[in-house]
Amino acid sequence: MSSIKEIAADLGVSSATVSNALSGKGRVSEATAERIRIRANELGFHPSMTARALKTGRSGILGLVMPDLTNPLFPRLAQSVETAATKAGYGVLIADSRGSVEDQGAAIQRLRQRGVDGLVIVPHRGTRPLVKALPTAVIHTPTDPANTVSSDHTDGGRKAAQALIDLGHKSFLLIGGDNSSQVQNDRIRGMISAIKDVGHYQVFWSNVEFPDLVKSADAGVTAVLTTSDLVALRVLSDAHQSGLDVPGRLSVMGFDDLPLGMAVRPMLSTVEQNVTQIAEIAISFLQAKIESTEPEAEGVAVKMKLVMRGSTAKPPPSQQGELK
Amino acid sequence: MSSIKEIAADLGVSSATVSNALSGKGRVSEATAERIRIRANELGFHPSMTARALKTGRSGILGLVMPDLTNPLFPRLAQSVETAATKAGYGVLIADSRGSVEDQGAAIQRLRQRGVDGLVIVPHRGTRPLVKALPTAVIHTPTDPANTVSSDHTDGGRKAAQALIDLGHKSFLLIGGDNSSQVQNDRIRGMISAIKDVGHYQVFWSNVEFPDLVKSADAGVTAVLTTSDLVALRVLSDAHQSGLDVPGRLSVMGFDDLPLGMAVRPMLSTVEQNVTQIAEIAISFLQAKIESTEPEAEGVAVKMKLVMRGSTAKPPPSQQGELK
DNA sequence: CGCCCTTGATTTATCGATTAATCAAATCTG
DNA sequence: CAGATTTGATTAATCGATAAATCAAGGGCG
Repeated sequence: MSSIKEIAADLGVSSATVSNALSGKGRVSEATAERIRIRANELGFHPSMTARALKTGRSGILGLVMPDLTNPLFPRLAQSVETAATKAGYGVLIADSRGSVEDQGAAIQRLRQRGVDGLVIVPHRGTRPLVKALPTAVIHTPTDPANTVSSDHTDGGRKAAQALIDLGHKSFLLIGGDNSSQVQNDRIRGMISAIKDVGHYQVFWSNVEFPDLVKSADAGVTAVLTTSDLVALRVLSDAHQSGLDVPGRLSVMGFDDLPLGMAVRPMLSTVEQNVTQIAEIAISFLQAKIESTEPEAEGVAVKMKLVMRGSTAKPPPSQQGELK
Repeated sequence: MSSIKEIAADLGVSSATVSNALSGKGRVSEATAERIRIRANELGFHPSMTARALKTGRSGILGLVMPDLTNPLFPRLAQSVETAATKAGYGVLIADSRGSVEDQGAAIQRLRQRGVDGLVIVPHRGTRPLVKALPTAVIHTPTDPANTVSSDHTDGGRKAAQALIDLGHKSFLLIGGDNSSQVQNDRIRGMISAIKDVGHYQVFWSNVEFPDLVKSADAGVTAVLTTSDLVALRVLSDAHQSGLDVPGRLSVMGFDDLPLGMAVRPMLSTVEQNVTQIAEIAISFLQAKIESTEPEAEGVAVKMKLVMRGSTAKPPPSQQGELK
């Protein structure tokens, strides 16, 4: 690896001049600056991040902490965060907290010891990781006071429900994946807010009890709203096995737009998160925090987008307008 | 942050002694070593990785390069790599190559500039990224000469096929997801090797043409083998829509054991990769390369494991033994 | 013409840890 | 007991870049 010294020696100038020329700081004549730039190029010179980090106290690295890297959203978030970070000149170090709360603390600790300049955290269910003296962007849900930026899950739930209401549905089954998840609770809350005045609904949590679709359908339910594509897939399967046509007899709505939604038939209608935008906001927030101390607006809620595909349709004529 | 100097000053010794005491190198009396350790603990001291990196030339960081972070296997691989790396004392920096070959080079370049000590690469389809002067572990497939460690995809394909042969199936439909993928080609090859002497098969690639299941079933096919759970899900859906019972009329086998396999009904039989083991081998390989120059055995093939669930069963009696 | 200011570049200290070289005191040896 | 060795610790250099302080030379001005 070539160093700043090497260039300096080659050109008979001091290393400080090289540093100045390359960084644009200090005073260097355009002529020598150009000579230095050319030589640096020839040598394929790249400054040692390590040396710079030691001197400036900035590593140029951000940490990404997720409760569980196998979270279905992780791939997209990691990709978006990495892309946004790269654009901003940062690298991304990952840390898995293996699902446990203690490990979340350990993961943060590890990243901190590696000298990251900031943290992007998707908090572990029900925890509020406090990280002192380190810029941190929390991606969770607007109802979490610690939230920095996230999708507006409540609004997403409302949109999903409204879309089906607009199609003419009046009786709904809402199925959450995990009742301990604040995100999923917000989604359900959003759905309810849209339905409560115009229709009937019942809530199930699949980690507690999975509903009997036939019974529900017999009771008049024409649409199933879920908090995850994975749950929606299960609903689709159960419906098929029970002989309930989707979307003919039952409309099914997913959440998160996972790849499986395009593989299943009918393709899943779902609600998509703008992960790219969330990542960009998180990174620029961190960047502001790192580079100045100027306060930043907190609690950005990014709108979610409805993706209508084949699993939702108008309710069957026989059921239209029928309640309970 | 407390430094080695601070401890030294506190205890009236030199910083070199502190360094020696903490690292166990050099000569330090047990008495002072203990005093130093205690004080270090009190101060919550952690050596600056950056300073150490600058002096030793080792960053303690590995880079993880994947062609596309949205690859369904990425979450598990990232998690396993992170876990194994952490155990070995390394951090993991991620780099997405956004699906393009040029970006793969750029991603590697970025990591190198950040001073990573080694690279774990899942190569972009059809490329052989050459990384000079940097320990690199390639995770691909045993038929790739550049492969360091990976699942034995051919053997996995063979196992999947054999399981169905053992159940009594004789006529197969093999569906790959992408014919440009060497991994998927190996899986198909493995399936064929098991089938060719005892049964009949036909190959389709879903990026080219998705087969008509009814036509196949009419022609005697009783089992569908795929190279991915995503493709298997599509098959399951098509079968349902065509009124072909799974597994009664048609057995369906997936690959990779994605989360969706447990959500769909019937649950997907599939072939599981031992990602944990692959990651551990990759990391220990890198560690050996980094810490010594001693050559290491290359091309480890990790066996895959069959996971039989509800989507596979004996062929229907009417079809047993029937060919074509 | 002498003084001040600007310009272009150099010196030097520093970030925090590691490590080779060195040194003083204690211990061993024949 | 003198000389050699061991032990425990210190000095000092270094990794590569940055940045404050310094300095020499040239230009402008009254």
